[in-house]
Amino acid sequence: MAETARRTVNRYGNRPTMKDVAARAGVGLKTVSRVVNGEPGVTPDTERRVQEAIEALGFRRNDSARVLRKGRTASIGLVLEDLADPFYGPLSRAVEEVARAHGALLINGSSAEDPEREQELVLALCARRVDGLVVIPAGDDHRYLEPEMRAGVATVFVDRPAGRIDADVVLSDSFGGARDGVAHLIAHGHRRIGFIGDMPRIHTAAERLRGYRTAMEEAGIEVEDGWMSLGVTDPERVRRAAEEMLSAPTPVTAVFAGNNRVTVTVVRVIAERGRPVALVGFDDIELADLLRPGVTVVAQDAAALGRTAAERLFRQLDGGLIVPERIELPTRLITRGSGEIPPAV
Amino acid sequence: MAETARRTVNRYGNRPTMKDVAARAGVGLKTVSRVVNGEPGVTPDTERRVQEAIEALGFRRNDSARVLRKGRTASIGLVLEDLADPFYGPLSRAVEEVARAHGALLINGSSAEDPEREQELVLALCARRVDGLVVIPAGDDHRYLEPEMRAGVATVFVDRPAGRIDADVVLSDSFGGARDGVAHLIAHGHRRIGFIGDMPRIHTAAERLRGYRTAMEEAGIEVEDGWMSLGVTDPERVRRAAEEMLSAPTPVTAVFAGNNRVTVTVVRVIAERGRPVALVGFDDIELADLLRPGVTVVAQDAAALGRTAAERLFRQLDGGLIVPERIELPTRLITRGSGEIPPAV
DNA sequence: TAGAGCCTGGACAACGTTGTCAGATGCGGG
DNA sequence: CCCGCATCTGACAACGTTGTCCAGGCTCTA
Repeated sequence: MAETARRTVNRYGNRPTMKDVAARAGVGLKTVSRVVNGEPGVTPDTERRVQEAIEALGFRRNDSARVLRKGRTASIGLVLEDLADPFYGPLSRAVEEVARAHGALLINGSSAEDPEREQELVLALCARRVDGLVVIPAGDDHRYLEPEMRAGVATVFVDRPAGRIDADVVLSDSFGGARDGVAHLIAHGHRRIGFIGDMPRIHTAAERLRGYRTAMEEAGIEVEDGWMSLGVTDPERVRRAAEEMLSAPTPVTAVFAGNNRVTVTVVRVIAERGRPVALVGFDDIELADLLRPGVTVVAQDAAALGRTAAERLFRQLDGGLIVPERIELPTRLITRGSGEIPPAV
Repeated sequence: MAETARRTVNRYGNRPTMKDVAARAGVGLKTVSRVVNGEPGVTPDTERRVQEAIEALGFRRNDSARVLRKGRTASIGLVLEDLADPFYGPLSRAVEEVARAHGALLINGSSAEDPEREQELVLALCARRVDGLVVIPAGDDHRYLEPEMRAGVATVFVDRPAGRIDADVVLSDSFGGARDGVAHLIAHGHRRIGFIGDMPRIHTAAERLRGYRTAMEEAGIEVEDGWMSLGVTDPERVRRAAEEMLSAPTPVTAVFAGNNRVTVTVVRVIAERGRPVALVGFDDIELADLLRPGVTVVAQDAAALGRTAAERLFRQLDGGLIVPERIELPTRLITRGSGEIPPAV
């Protein structure tokens, strides 16, 4: 009796297995497998008996075992910086939709912009044998991924390119977008334009800085050191940087903000100071149109980034595509007012 | 020769297994396992040989097989409505952090507010044998989860309670928050107050409506039909609803918005009309403090919801907790201006 | 030096599924 | 009545790992 009880208890609580279903239905193990997977070659009567047994026992196939046998997990991993950042929510959702369309589940992880944590996450995902990876890299050396990619893990980088390996990557045109944004300010008469951005070791930050420099250079403006603030990322430091630029003896008359978080803080600072200062931000932000003035931004399409990357990933998995490619999506300048303010006299 | 080659190729590309490592290091299979898992009982010299073989072959343990053997997957599932919604980003991130602290990975899925899709997702996660589930329910009948929970899948519902089953749930105090918000408007002299919210079949929407009704009743105000708009969710319909309320012969002088998306649209409508209308919204929104007037909101702490739920989940997994509990987190009224506008004469 | 006890290493089964293959069954025709 | 064929079914191995258990070699003590 205790014997019987023990036999039905396994490590997953006491989930029935195909064996249990087979026993109850009075059929062989493989027949249950056939029914569960809708394979042909089962008489309606047998199928009914099996279905009843499944129902009665509450059987649910163990995909872990299935995965082990089949070799494909039907899951992909997404490693991004911070799921709480409004930029990554839509990106993640877009990846998920594509995965869903391919019958795959999405495992999500945040690297918190820490290269070590990125690697740890990626390798954990590889150990799970995800079929593919979409990575928004935090680090700049991804050689640790080479064995995995050789072993068949499809990999696409998004938002920033991979470091020191050759891999697919989907990017926004950070350089072009920043250049356009800064040129927009210049076209409205500004010459002393500040730039506040993230650490230049982050590819997008470096590219946007390059766009800023290029636009300035093209206009024949020499950039002064005090106009640029790099590597500031937390609101408090962004605030200080903005205030310094705006309070200098010859203050900047316009600011280009390198990403959504910077933009938000700069908007705050400007609002507090009362004096109008022109502003163009990289990344669109919600409600930007309702502020007075509306915030002019260089918008990138996060969902499109995610979708494009995921589609590319599944194309890798479906067979083709040996040559890694770099796909660049355009940005869009959205004028709403803040970028069209003329320089203070 | 072909024989040898074939032997090293398995279904995962050609990943080495512990067997391969063992062969190369000239030790037994189990010894490799011991090294990989840091188990005691291996001489330093043997360990070194094994490590070298692992390095040379690029071996990475197959967690699928491990999971099958051990019964725990060290992964939990999170089913929410839409990862792109700024409310769920921080929630998801909070769950992820807790999972990470417990060495677990997070599998994410969006139900798109579709009960069928929710069930499909949940069952897919159960088939993967996730150790636990955090669910923001879309449907109102979760009896399909009973066998899973009996089988030992830890389950916590968030934001809305489970339907027709007894399960842990972590909520914000929607009723109290809405009542406070509406009472705030009443305290500022309003009597004709509109309510725009989601479908009442969604628990939070129903509770917020109840809070609205209660506050009105407590103030002795009889609510007119035209003041309430339920089940509108897409921006276009919210817009129409708001405009109707504000253009009626005896228009409402204040609006209570039932969630973040409604609030945003109502802010737009009010801004376009020029006439000041009082507004209190449920859920905080970014930049709400920078609008003129600032948007007064009833804020809930999405991260706290996620964290609390995840911690509860792992406490379930760690053994204790048989009695399902309902945990309600308080909301916070943040006054910023829009809720303090007096009624138009 | 023999025996006890400890430490290291390896053979083997098991986890729950799927693929292979061969056996059983039923049916029609010669 | 038996043979051949098609259809359905089940036994068995394999996926890559971990848990159990035992063998062999070593040290230490009497």
